[in-house]
Order: sequence, then C-alpha cells, then structure tokens
Amino acid sequence: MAHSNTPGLQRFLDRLTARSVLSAEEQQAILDLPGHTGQVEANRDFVDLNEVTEYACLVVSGIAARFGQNAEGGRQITALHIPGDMADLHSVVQPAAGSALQAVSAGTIMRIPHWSIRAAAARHPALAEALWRDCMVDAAILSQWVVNVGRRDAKSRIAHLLCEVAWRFRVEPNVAESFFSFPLTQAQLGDATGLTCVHVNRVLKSLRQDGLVKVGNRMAHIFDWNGLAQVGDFDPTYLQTQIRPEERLRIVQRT
Amino acid sequence: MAHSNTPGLQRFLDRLTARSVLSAEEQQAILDLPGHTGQVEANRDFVDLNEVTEYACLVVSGIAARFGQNAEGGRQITALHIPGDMADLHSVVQPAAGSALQAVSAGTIMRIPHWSIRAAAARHPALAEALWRDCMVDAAILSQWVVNVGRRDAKSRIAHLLCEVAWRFRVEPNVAESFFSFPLTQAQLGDATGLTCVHVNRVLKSLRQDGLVKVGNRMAHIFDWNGLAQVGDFDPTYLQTQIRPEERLRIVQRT
DNA sequence: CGTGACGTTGAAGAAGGTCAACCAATGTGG
DNA sequence: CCACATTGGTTGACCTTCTTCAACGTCACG
Repeated sequence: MAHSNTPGLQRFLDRLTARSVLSAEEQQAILDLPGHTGQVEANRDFVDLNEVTEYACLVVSGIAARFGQNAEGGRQITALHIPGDMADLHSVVQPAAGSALQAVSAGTIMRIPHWSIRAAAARHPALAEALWRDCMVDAAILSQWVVNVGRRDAKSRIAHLLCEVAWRFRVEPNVAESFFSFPLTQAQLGDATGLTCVHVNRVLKSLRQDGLVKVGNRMAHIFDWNGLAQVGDFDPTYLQTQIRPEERLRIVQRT
Repeated sequence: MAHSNTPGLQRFLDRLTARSVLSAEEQQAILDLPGHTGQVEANRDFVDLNEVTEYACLVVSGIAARFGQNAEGGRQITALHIPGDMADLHSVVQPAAGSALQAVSAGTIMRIPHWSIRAAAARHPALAEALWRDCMVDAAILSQWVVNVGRRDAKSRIAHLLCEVAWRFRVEPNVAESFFSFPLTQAQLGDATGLTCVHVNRVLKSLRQDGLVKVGNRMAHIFDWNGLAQVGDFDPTYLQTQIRPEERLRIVQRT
C-alpha cells in the first residue's frame, strides 16, 4: 500500500530537485510521505472554496484545475496542475483554500496530510525551503497568466497556454512535431483564457489552419513549435525549468 | 541610521503578525533587519526583468507595481504593493526576478539583503514560516487578479481593484464615505486591469455618475462602499485580513 | 508662457460575446 | 441492437464591449 504511493511522490520529488538541492535523506523524507490515493471523476470539485483542508493534493494522474468565480458564476481557471504537481501546496501554510480545485479529466489524487509535510519540513529546513520555492514557481506561472489574460488577444492567449502546458509536460521543443495528452474541453480552455467556448473554437480552427497546432480528442498535436511560441509570445524562462544542475539553489546549510 | 529603518520594518512586521504568531524575539529579528533606504522617482523601474537580485525591496512609502510585458510592449501590472509590503519577498528563495518592479509614484524603498533575511529565517523557523505564508497571501491576491481580468467587465474590474486597494489600506468600510491616497494614473489603472486608458476614463466617469467613487488628483474617494463592492463583486476573504488573533497560525514549535 | 503629462470626449471599427441551430461521438436502458 | 439522451464540437448571424485614433482641455512646472 505504501509503495503504491511512490510514483506520484517520485514525480513531485523530481519537480523539487529540478530547482533545489536536496540530500538523499531529505529526498527520502519526501518519498516517505503518507497519504490516501483515490480516483476523482472528471469535472468533480475535490476541494471547495473556503474549505479548510488538513491535507494537500498531489496530482498523480490526470489534470487538476484551480478556479475562481465571479458573481454570475462565470468560472476562471487560475492554474492547471499536471501529474507531479502538488495542487495546493500552499495549504500547508495557509489551510483556508482561497480557490476551489476541480479535476479536469478523470484522474488520481493523493491526499497528503499537512502534519506529515510540516513534520518533514521542520526536521529538514532545506525541505521547507524547497517547498517554499516550489510555491514561488506556481506564483510565477500565475503572474504570467495575468499577463496572458490581460494583455494578449485570443489567439496569443491560447497559443501561450498550449506552449506552457506542453513545456511543463517536458514535450521536446526541438522535435518539429509533438504530441501530448490535453484533455481540456473547449469550454475549459475558455475558462482558462477568459474566453467563451465559441470563440475558443474559432481560434483553434484558425491555429489549425495556420498549421501550428491541432487540439482535440483529448490530445494536442503541435506541428510548429517555433510558430506557436511566436504567436503565443512564449518565453519559458518563467517556468524555471531549464536550470542547470549547478544553478539549483540551497540556502540552508547542510547539517 | 539604523533607527530610520524602523517605520518601514514595523509596518512589514504588522503585516506578518496579522496572520502569523511570532515571539518577541522573532519580531525583534524582523525589526533588526539591515538595509539601505532610498528614494525612487515615479515611473522608475527599480528591479528589471530577469535581474538577479541580492536584496528584497520593502515599500516604505509610495506604491510599487510588479508588471509583465507582451511582445508589443504592452504592460500588464500583476501586483500593487503598498507601504509595509515586501514587493519581492519571493526573491529570497528565487532571486531571478520573473517580473520587473516599478515605482508608481515617487516613494521610498528599503533594500534588505537576502543574506540577512535568510539568516533570520534560519535562526527562527517560525519566521521562515511567516515569510512563506506572506508570499502565499500575495499569491492569493494574484489569483484573484486572474479572475478579475479574465471574467469581469471593465466596470467590475476597476471597482474590484479599488475595493482591494482600499481594503489593503485598511480604509474603514463601515464609514459611508472614505478617502485614501491613490496615485495611479488612468493609464496605470488600465495596465492593472487590462484596459486602455481611454476606456478607464469612461468607466471612472460612469462610476462617478453612479455616486460610487471618485478617483483623481492622486486620491480615491469612495462614496458608497457597499455599492462599489457590489459592482466590483468584491469579497475580501482572500486578503486574509480579518483574521482574529486566535486564528493566526504558527506551525513550528516555540523553542 | 510654453511644454509635457494627464485627463476627457467623440466617431469609427474590430474583437469577441450571445444566441441558436446542428453535428458527431458516446453511453444507456429497453 | 436500436432509440434516445448527453456531452462536446462547429458554424452562422447579430450585437456589445472595448479599442483605436484623433482632437482638445487643464494643470503643474521650469
């Protein structure tokens, strides 16, 4: 049972060690985190707005979305989380959820008790630092979303989003063509970009006709990475994903 | 010289202790942080995009804006920081600035070396926790900005922004009328809400004619809080500002 | 007293929303 | 195995919101 948790935690650990330096012992502390793994059906909210949680949700498979709502019930997706992301890591330190979480597609979620993460962070200060840094990467992404929604037109917005997700999936950008799982409906794409599903449809058609990307059947198929990145005005620096090993950070002294 | 730093740090400490429980010693560690205080002129960028900084910027007076840009140079303000905010606290743990910082109005900035904040956090784990939590409050605000820009019309957006800033200035919402310093130009307001300055002008006119708020002369004057909050679809919960003393958090054990 | 930054207004146009119909794929119960 | 419902995608016609462009006003300041 404990071992069945490992794949999800391993991907989370990979995410941490991509940016932070952790000792073998610290890494093991992550892999040893306890939790309940369970299925979530598509379109199911699994953390409600203003819910006070006692666990953080690790996405093991599928895609999760964080979203807010306006007065008329219009949804705005504020973050997408792919496998290996801790969708509400911030809840460790701020348990009142400021926004709800929804499964975009059917998937698997591991609920990891706050106390266990807190205990690991208290025992290993470098872990606390790595977790804090991980939250800051999500904040940098969020900040880019504001720019995307506020200052780009529909075509750029969608192109940018597709680039971001592809990049986070580590789709190889050098390969001319690339494929990845993209289970968002057009309505959800609209909720992520501040557009209506009708307009998303037209924009996707236009991107397809330009020979840049084809989205559908729960997949995205990028034909022209450079072209897509250009219309999407996409610069991956903010994702902090191309960090060379020697650039990874550790402030806390090794004990 | 050291004492002249205190007012700014005291406000920052107030911000921390509003949400986190800190011992007298931990509080003193904040007040003892060293730094250089200096003036910044209006519209001056004081941290550039992708600059790697060695200090964090505490806003002592004036207003600072974090912003991103699209390919055509269109600016999008992603955060506003008022006195007492550490505008780039995240840089302590992630020194490569993901976005630039600009002074919206002439003001005073205190540059606090990362090493000093890191040393304080290492010595006092509760401080590390409080700083992390503070970053998460900024992230919650950011998340609301995505909703604001993505899913509200121009009038609501501006009303929401005005409510947020007023609330963060702790303008008393029970008082029917209230005043506060609001030095943003209409162009900057547009950059914050994803609108053009022309449209901002028209929306402000309309809000004024509705008897809700008057913005101008570097001041905002709210005539009808409830009305403004309603058109702005504003619920201050996300600001985590109404926390009762017994609800403040401390996870780390007191040593 | 001129010059620049900021605010205000009007007219025209474009981007995107709304409404409504229809299609294709999938799933469900009889 | 088929009738039917449901969900997601596609398209067209029309309308609203916001942008663009351009002019002009006004205040502060050198």
